[in-house]
Amino acid sequence: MPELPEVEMVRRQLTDKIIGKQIASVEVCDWKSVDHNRNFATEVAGRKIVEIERVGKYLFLTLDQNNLYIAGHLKMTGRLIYQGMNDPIQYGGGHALSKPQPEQPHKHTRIIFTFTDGSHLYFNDMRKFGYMKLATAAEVEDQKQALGPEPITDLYSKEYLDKLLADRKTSVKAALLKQSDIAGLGNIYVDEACWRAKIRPDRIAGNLTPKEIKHLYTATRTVLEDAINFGGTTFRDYVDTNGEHGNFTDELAVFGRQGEACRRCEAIIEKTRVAGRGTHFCPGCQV
DNA sequence: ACTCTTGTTAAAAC
DNA sequence: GGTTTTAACAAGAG
Repeated sequence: MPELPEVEMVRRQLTDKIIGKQIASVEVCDWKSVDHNRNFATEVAGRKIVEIERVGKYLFLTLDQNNLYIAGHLKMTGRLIYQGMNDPIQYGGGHALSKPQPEQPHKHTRIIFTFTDGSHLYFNDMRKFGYMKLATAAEVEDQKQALGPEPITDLYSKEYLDKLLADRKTSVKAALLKQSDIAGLGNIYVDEACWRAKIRPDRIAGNLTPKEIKHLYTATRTVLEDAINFGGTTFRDYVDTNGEHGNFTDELAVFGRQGEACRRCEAIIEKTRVAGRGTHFCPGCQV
């Protein structure tokens, strides 16, 4: 599940690999992965990649032609795999969490970008929820505006979180997952942030004390920063543009650790359902 | 065969 | 009428 840290890794790597490169051709293998109302392949062919931005979990690729962008989202199983001209890489090999993948492209490849230098960028997505769509500057701006501040920026403050949670009758988990209020947290990092803040994810948001909100503010920020520094989390599907797994997986305190001992208080981690999502917490030290 | 998995959104319920 | 919850989407794992 790519969340902010994983998408940020992809953004950084793609920036190094494809900025300035010209797209020679595009093969759309599945119409659902692009905007079927526009001719994606025709409009993108011949363009150069000027800039790659990330807001929340969205990627925005600026093309050299005026007013043309690619807005992308990996959703749950989307992957962007880069293959240089002389890269006979065994993608994802050697790690228990990421099965060795066959040569690119394969049966989950939805879009193939071929650059003029002979390198390729593959958009692979098993479940076909993710997409790469054409967008105008106005459409990109609208999408950005629809997202709340990211916890890793200065726009996100303790006061902002305070206002956000005040009088809310929904769970802390649901509140933190709402991208229009806070952009970038997903199922993994919400659970991890709640553990760090010692708050149960099913607590009513409006009932948190000022001290708890302060801790939650710090936790949401640091968990994303730490995850970025570890290269993101590979829990099931995420790999970076080289097909490599993220190293934050070993740092997870609760996500996927149900039945195991809490690293802080030794209680057994539980898994329940909150806000319609699988939710992990420690019954010993989260209140 | 049946349940579970998740990011986002639109519809339904409150 | 603003807020909150649920269903739908897809396809595979167990």
